[in-house]
Amino acid sequence: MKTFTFRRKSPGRHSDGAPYVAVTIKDVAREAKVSVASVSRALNGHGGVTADTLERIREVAARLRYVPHGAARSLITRRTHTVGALLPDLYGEFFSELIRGIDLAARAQGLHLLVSSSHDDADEAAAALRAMQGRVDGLLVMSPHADAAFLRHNLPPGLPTVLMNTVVDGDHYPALSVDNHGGARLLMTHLLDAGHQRIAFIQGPPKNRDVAEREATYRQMLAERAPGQSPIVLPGDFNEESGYRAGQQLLAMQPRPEAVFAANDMMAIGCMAAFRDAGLRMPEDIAIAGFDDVPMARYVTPALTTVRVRIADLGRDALNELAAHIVDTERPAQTGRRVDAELVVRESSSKV
Amino acid sequence: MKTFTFRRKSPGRHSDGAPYVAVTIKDVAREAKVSVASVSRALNGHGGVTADTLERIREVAARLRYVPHGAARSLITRRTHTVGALLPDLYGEFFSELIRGIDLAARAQGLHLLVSSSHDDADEAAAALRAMQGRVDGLLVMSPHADAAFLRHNLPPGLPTVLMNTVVDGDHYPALSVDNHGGARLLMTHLLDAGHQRIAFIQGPPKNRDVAEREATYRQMLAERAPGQSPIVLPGDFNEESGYRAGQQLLAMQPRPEAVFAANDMMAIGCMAAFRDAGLRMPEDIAIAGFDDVPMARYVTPALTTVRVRIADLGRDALNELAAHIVDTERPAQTGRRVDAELVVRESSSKV
DNA sequence: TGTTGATTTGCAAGCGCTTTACAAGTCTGG
DNA sequence: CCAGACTTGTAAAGCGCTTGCAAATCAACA
Repeated sequence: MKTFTFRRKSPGRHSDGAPYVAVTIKDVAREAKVSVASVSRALNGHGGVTADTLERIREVAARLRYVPHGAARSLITRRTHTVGALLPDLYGEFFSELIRGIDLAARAQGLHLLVSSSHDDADEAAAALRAMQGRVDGLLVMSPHADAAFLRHNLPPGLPTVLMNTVVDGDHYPALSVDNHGGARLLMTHLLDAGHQRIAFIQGPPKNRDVAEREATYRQMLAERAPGQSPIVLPGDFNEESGYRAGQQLLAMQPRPEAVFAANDMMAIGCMAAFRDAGLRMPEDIAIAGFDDVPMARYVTPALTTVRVRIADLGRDALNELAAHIVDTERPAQTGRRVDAELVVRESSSKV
Repeated sequence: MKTFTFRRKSPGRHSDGAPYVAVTIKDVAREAKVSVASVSRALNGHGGVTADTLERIREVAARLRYVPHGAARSLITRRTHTVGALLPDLYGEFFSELIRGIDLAARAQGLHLLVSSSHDDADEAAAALRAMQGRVDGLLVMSPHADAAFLRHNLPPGLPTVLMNTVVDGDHYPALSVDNHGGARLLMTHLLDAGHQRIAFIQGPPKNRDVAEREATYRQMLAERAPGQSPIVLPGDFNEESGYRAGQQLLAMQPRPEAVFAANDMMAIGCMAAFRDAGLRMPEDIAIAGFDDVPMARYVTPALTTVRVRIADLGRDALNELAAHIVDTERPAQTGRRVDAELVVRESSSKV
């Protein structure tokens, strides 16, 4: 039988003796004059090697700059030490903070991070999910396409998965979400306590769960604390233009609302522009508040009251939960965990 | 000889017949009554299989939801179809836009993206780099720690690498950077054309290459077009507080500068706050401009003149360059490529 | 129908690694 | 001094996949 040596380059060497091509465990074994098994045992700390041998192997490995071949290793250990993150097509601060939280936690856990974002439709997301098969030990999923059916069809069974801001009925995946109810409650309490009754709400994209939760709490709080007041709800899409349009509509209302709760900061900022253009003073003529606490919120004039969500914490907690599921496959799925939201009062709503 | 079956779970099945555990190429082969070789050839489109067999294999693979095991595949093909991105500890829009550009281009090229950011020091970055060995086909590096020595010591030789905003003397890696010179030239031309002569510059962090390039162009343009005017340069660190402090210093100067060029938008915004606090009108009393065009720039009052850098383009171009190097290892390294910067004139500098 | 040439298919090696089984050596106690 | 109990090292299997080569199948021509 002819030896099968396709594609192996000739092993040149650097001036310091380190080879150009990847060194394998065999090279280390040969150089240290032991078997490959001993090298494996020594480097993985399984014991069964003399302190002396261990030292020699370590030395050789370091000199040769040996790094175990990840693919070969995960082929046999069935561990990739990598987690995948399926994220929506996200812009701005939210995205970077999320990745940041995930990445930091991943490094702490000794895990790599394979990201895939920007999926236009469910098919693309499904393809991305499939492509991750066998490359990851677990999955972090945040996706508007991720409903129960989608997950059941595309998630490899048995692959630990944690959902972020993606609540799925029926199936029980562990999930972490922003505490929209709590945040909205804080904000509404603040506005109501300030004496406002006619409070309007600007929605985000339809079918967005975060928006739905914020709106639900808005309606509920209004019903509780301003019983005579019927809800004033305007459409929006999370962009500042839609906030501007909503602002114009609000200006035309008789009587004009006393306060506005926009489902996110960008729309609040757009709305503020509409009010400013109309010559209204905030908060004297009308109070306004958003949700997210984007960095910009504190720089607009007047600075925007909002609800701060610690996105990095969401990512971090989700990754840690995932890591726990990878270690303990039997770990029960906690589906209702929430990441705290906190009220940040600034000039746009405070009468002081 | 005893069969070696450690760790193989019993193959349960879903209600629809899809198995719980990962299905392998062998399972497909058995089910389609062909050899594994034929399955491989069929699924990889190497030809050499009848249309009939191909169809049957495809059908079985789909039914079994077969996905090739990535690790096994890259073990033999020596391709991971993954690129690594080594990024600095980045906040905000810059980071998300960069990832966005990289991610979109990567998907278009059929590549996965392994990210590692948030490195506090060079050792951490080096560890991250080492950990990526054998997991990636190429590397995208943007790191303040990445100087020539760092790269030579930590980069696996022969691994295609593209630097972003990281210029390394001596060694010749392909590199892409923001066109700081061009952007600063546009901005300075705009300010000088408006008749300003006493133009101040607010620096960013020391040793930051982008800042150094912007400052160099500032000095050069000033020398060319306002020969009598000596440069007015103030320290800064990219945060708005340092911009505020710089603004206070500028206010104390006699004569007061007519215009300010801040090395980034956040400092410009801080500086504007100082001017506003002092009752100065912009641009009537003093003109101000930044660099980056963060989203906030258009929302501050007055809206900020700045230089827009298409960060997503930087990421996209870098990834495409990397992909080209992966395909053609001999491709010559282009070290000087720049991503266009464009001037965005808003109220903070336009006298209209 | 026999033979040739062109396809199609199967066999088996081996990518680099971990781990089990086993052999060889080292040390105790009777 | 040797049987039995450890210790340390070696050999080899096999993870799932691709691919060179050989065998088998087929079509076609003489």
